Amino acid sequence: MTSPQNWLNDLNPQQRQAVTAGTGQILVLAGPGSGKTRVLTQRIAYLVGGPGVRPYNILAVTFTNKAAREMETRLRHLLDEASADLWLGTFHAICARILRREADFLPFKSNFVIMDADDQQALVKRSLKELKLDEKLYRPPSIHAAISTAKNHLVDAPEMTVRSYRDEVVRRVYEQYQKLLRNNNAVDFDDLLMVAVRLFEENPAVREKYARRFEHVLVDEFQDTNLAQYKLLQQLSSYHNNIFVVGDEDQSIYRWRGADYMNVLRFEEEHREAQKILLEQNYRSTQTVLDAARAVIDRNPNRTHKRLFSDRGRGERIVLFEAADDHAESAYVVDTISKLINKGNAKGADFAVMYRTNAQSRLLEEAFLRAGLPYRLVGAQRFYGRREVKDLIAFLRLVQNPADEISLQRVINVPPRGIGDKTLVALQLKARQVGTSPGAIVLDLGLRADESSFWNTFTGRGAAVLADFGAMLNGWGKNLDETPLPALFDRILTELGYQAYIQDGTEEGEDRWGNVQELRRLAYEYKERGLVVFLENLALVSDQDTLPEKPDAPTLLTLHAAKGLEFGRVFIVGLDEGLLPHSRSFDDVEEMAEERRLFYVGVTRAKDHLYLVRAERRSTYGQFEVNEASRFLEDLPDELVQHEGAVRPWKAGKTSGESWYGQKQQPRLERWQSNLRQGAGAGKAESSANMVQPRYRPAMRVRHAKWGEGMVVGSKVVDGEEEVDVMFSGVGLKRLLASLAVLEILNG
DNA sequence: AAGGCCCTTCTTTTT
DNA sequence: GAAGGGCCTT
Repeated sequence: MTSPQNWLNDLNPQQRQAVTAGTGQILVLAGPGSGKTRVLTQRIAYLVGGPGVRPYNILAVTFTNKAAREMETRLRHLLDEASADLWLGTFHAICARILRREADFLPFKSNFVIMDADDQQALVKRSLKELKLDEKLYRPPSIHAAISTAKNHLVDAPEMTVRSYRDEVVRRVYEQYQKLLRNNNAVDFDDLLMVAVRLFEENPAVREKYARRFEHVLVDEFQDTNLAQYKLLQQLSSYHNNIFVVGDEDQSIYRWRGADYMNVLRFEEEHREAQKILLEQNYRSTQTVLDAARAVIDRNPNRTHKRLFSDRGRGERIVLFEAADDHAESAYVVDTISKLINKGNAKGADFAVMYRTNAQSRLLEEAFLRAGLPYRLVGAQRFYGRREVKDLIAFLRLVQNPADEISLQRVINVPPRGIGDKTLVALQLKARQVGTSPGAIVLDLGLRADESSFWNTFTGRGAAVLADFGAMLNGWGKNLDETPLPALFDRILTELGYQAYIQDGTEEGEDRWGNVQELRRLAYEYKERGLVVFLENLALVSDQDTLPEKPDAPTLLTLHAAKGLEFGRVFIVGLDEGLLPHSRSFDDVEEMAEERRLFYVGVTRAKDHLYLVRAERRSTYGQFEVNEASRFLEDLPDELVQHEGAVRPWKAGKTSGESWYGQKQQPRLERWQSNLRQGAGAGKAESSANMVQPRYRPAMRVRHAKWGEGMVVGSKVVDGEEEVDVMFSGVGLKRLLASLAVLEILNG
């Protein structure tokens, strides 16, 4: 172990103060690049090496697997094998661990599975179906979001406040959704946190067991905690009251997931005697980058002002490039990168390209491919989202937990074995009737074939095919504890004939088989730890954690994924109103403040050189739209910015309060809307005199030959064609092309 | 039962 | 511009 004294000397006074702070509550507000992770890990090393705290009595919580891994690596250097006893992990992983240990107190078994985002969606759909609610009216993503929000706020279905019929629907779906989860011996992401908090609330003895153990609790990215997480930390530190939290309000970007940076203020409020330490020295960026970042973030309220400084000097000015359209935007990025690489001024790994939405990566990828330049894409390509990967995970999940209906439904007919809708419905119905899971019926059929009491439930070949499937499943589940995971994996592949099914001679088939092998490699890494741990990690590891191994290539990633990283040269693309800030944030000041923080996070990733890029026009779903420059660009001090290839002289002749086109600025929202209006008709319609005028107006009554009478609810011209939305009584909403449909206008 | 075609919808961000 | 769902055909 390195002697503490040695590395303490390498810390600045504030860092040292944080690392060596005494017991009690400590709040470290750490600006970007201020050595936050270093402080956190060295604090742990200090606690062990100085006051002699046993690693066993320390809990360190992070938000992402990436952060947990990084801390783990650093700690291994500082503490060697002593670090093994330490509890270090993401909130979700730590909760899963607690719930498995304490399953006796809980309404599910310790081999529960964790439902991922897709599963959760499927469960919501199923709940809606069982309650006979219309998916069109109650969009599953939106219902799920409401349920998730409730859980993040520790609100159960019965405790929900119901102010509208919709609230009532959400409450009922929530109830059904929970029932399904429990029937499936499953939890979702949000349950992991909420159930843990409830467990501790209802069983003080259990809480105390953990609280006594954890003499010191340390938390990373504290600004991103939601209520459940805040509460959990309170509970876990309730015995020794030593809690050390590190965070930065300015980098809180997960509001939509329930995160509340006000927890930082709340922490101060609840712990008046807490020590507060500010880390303001930045070791990452040039002063130019920091000044720009500050100009952007200082416009947000409710924050501790920090004065970030760097001794790296002013550095290069920020480049602002305005492209004519989104293709030109991507081309500019790739051209600039390849020029710098070819000149020998930089290497691929120095670069990152950041964007607001995953959809923006497509054009960039195409541009990189065209230029023959390798790149690394974080997330989005979704290894774990691939069909073959999900299939095999579903089989493994079924082996662990035959009650998992979502997985059963997914693979019961994979590869096709003649089980269709009819058989499936009969199976589910029977399961409900006898109060068991469909999986249990399949297993019973597999075990006893025509001796099974379920044999006669199914017509035709149904029972036999299900029995075959059940027999396979039985075989896989036998002697599970003695079967090494890779062996189980191979057995499943063989008995399914999965390779032949996947490798169909096409290139895509090869690709898919490659993914299967990749998953097998991963399973091999878990051969010591076993199936349960493997599946848990699959559920809790995101695509964001899978960075393709392509050394020395530029990285493409969302601004969210960029948090915690740094790059020599950073491109932020899509700096347009509507994209960054995203249009969804226009009518909510808190959302808008978060967009600003997101931009701030992006800016502060840059060590040496920042490129801000936007496009006058871009195609957001198929159609071109004209966008205005992001409002955030206007906050950048002119002297920090150098314009390149502008479409028009940006901010030219700008005097205060006026924009570059020399008019008094309209309020933002109006500008956005008028943009939309102009954008929609721009191009063919605006320039030509014979612009198509809608014939139908809302509230008109019309008659259709097939659907009878209805009322026009909307009409718009798309590509010179009028599209009319008509609500027909008894039929519902229909969209018709005015030029084709025979619509009789009954009144105008 | 399965596969193909057309239509719709959508996009924020993720443990 | 993609992906999923519904509806059609075989």
